[in-house]
This record gives sequence, C-alpha cells and structure tokens, in this order.
Amino acid sequence: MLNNIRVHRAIKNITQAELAELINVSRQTINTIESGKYVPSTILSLKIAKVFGVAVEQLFVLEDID
Amino acid sequence: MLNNIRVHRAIKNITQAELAELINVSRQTINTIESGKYVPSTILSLKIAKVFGVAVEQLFVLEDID
DNA sequence: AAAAAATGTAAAACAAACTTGACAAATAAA
DNA sequence: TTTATTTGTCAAGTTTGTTTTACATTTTTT
Repeated sequence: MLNNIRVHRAIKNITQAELAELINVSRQTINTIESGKYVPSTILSLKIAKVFGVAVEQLFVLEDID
Repeated sequence: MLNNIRVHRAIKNITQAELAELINVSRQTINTIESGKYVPSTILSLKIAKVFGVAVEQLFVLEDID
C-alpha cells in the first residue's frame, strides 16, 4: 500500500500538524500514515482526500497482488 | 457513514458470499459492512470499489459533520 | 551558527476492524 | 409448501488503527 500524502501536502504547502488539525487527528497519526507504518481507516482516507480535493484512489494505491 | 454496496452488488448480481470471496474476506465482514455496523479499512474499501469499478467516494459517503 | 519549526520515533493504552463458527430468519426456487 | 439459498446476528478472540506523552533528529529561518 503506497500513499501520496507527502506530495499533496507539498502541493498545498501545509505541515503534518496542519493537516492533522484539518481532519481532527493527532499529528502522529498523519506522520505514521504518511510514512507507511499503517493504512488509515476509510473515514480518514475520505477526509484526507477531501482536503486535497482528490479521490481516495489517487492518495492510496494497492500494490500487493492477492 | 453511508454505503452503497448493496446497490452495486445488485447491479453486478452477486451475493455477499461471492463478493467476500472476490476480495478474500469473510461473508460476515461484507454483511456487517453492508449493514453499516462498521466501516471497512481503506484496503477493503479500495478492493470493493475495484470489484465494482467505482471510486471509493461513490461507495462510502461521509455524513457526520465535524 | 543559533533558534525555531517540522518531522521521526517509541511505548502503552484503548478503540475499531476483522475472523471464525454457529444458528436463526427471510427470500427464492423446486 | 418443502428445500435450498441468501442474509442477519451473536459472542469471543486476534489484529490493526489511533491517541497521548515525550523526546530525538532533521530542516528551515534568522
């Protein structure tokens, strides 16, 4: 599972803390998601995608083949 | 959080068990997601959306205002 | 180069998602 | 109207996501 949060944060020029605040989660949640430690819930994915104005599919990409 | 899984299942004419098998989860997982008991992980959302050929946003809709 | 801001990381605790197994209720088919 | 298929639900257990607190490291600004 890959994600492009860092890229979209860069495009919008906001910090992890700012993104966290926008969707009401802790900064560590953003940090750990962004660094691929875990995949967020669908609710968070939708909220993050909404902030960036993109589809969930553009932010999170399935990679494992099963 | 609303979802349209049942509708898309109807369109594709597949059972809960068949959908479950397609994405390698238990039938109960599909059943409970479909009936709104909990929201799936982003990984499952992406897989389900892929099966139906729609975006995650078309399948799961945020409704609570925060 | 020093100070400030941003990011990485870790542990403990809790919440939410998911599984299995098993059975009841409803719907469809024979 | 009996049988088969599909769907609903419950409980217990495991795994994964999320929070909080706290500190270390890296990057940016002055």
